[in-house]
Amino acid sequence: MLRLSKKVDYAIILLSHLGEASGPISAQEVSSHYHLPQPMIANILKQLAASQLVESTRGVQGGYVLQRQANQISLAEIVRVIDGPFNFVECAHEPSECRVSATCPTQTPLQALHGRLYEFMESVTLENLIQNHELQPV
Amino acid sequence: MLRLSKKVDYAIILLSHLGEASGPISAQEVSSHYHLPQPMIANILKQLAASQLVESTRGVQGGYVLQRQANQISLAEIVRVIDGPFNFVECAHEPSECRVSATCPTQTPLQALHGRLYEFMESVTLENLIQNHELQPV
DNA sequence: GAAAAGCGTACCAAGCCAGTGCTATTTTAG
DNA sequence: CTAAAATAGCACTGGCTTGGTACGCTTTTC
Repeated sequence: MLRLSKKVDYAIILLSHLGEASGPISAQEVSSHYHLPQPMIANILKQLAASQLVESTRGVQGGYVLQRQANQISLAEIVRVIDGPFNFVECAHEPSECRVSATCPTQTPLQALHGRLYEFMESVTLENLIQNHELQPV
Repeated sequence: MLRLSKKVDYAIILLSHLGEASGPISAQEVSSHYHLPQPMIANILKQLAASQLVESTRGVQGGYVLQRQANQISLAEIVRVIDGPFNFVECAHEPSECRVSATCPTQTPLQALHGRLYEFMESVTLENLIQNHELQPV
C-alpha cells in the first residue's frame, strides 16, 4: 500500500536518535529505549554501518555514531540503503523489463512522477526529520 | 521498496485508455491491445466499477467508460481504490497502533511527510497522466 | 580472561500480491 | 429463442517479500 517498510521506519528512528546523541550508542541502548526487538535493530545498524551512514566502534563502550552530519543524510539515501533502489514504478529504471513499453501510455508521466518523488525524498534530510522543520507544501 | 503495485500500474493504463476512448471498451479489447493477462485486468475493471470510477455496460457491445471526467480523478483516488488506504507510515492513521508512540522522535515529521505526499498524489489527475503535462518540480 | 559490544551470514514463518478459475447474470444479434 | 459476448462475484493458489530470529566469530576494555 505504498508505505515505508518497517525497517526503514526503524532506521529513521535509529538515525534520529544517533543524530541527537553525543557519544557512541549501542544497539542495546536504542532497543531498550524504544522497546524494539534488539536483534532487529542490531541488524539494521549493521546495514547502516556497511553503507557508510554510521561509524561503529567495537568492544565495551562501543556503539554507533553518525558518519556525516544530519543535514548531509537524505531520506532517499536511507530508503535506498535499507530497502534497495527506490522504484516507484517498475519501469523507472529498466524500461526493457516492461512488457508493454511499446504501447504503454503512461510511461513518460509516471517517470516524471517518479522523478518528483525522488527529488522530494532527496530534499528531506535527517536534520529536517530530527528538528521537525516545517516542510514546504507541495 | 516503495513502489506502486502492479495492479495500480494496470489501473492507470486502463483508465488512461478509457479516458481517450469515446465508446465503451471491453476488458478483452484492453487486454489484447496491451498484451496484458485478461482475467487480471477484468478483475481490476470490476474493482474500478465497484468503486464508481467507471461505469459498466453488460452484454454484447458492452464495456467500460469513465464515470467522471479525467481531470476529476486523482492519482490518490486510483491508488486508494485498488490498494486500499494510502499509509506512507504505519502510524499515519492509527497512532494507537504504534508501539513507540510515546517516545518515537519521528512521528510528527513523518506525518508531515505523509501529508505532503498525499497532497501531491491528490493533485495529479488522470488528465495529467494522459496528456503528459509538465509536472511542476517539487 | 570475562564481559560487552559489533560482524557476517544464514534461516524461517506469516502475509501479501499477482494471477487464475468458475459459475451466474445480462444484453444483443440473428 | 438461443448462442455469444460481456460483466459480476466469488474463492483459490503459488511464490516472493518482509519482519524477525539464531549462531558463531572478532574486537575491545576492565
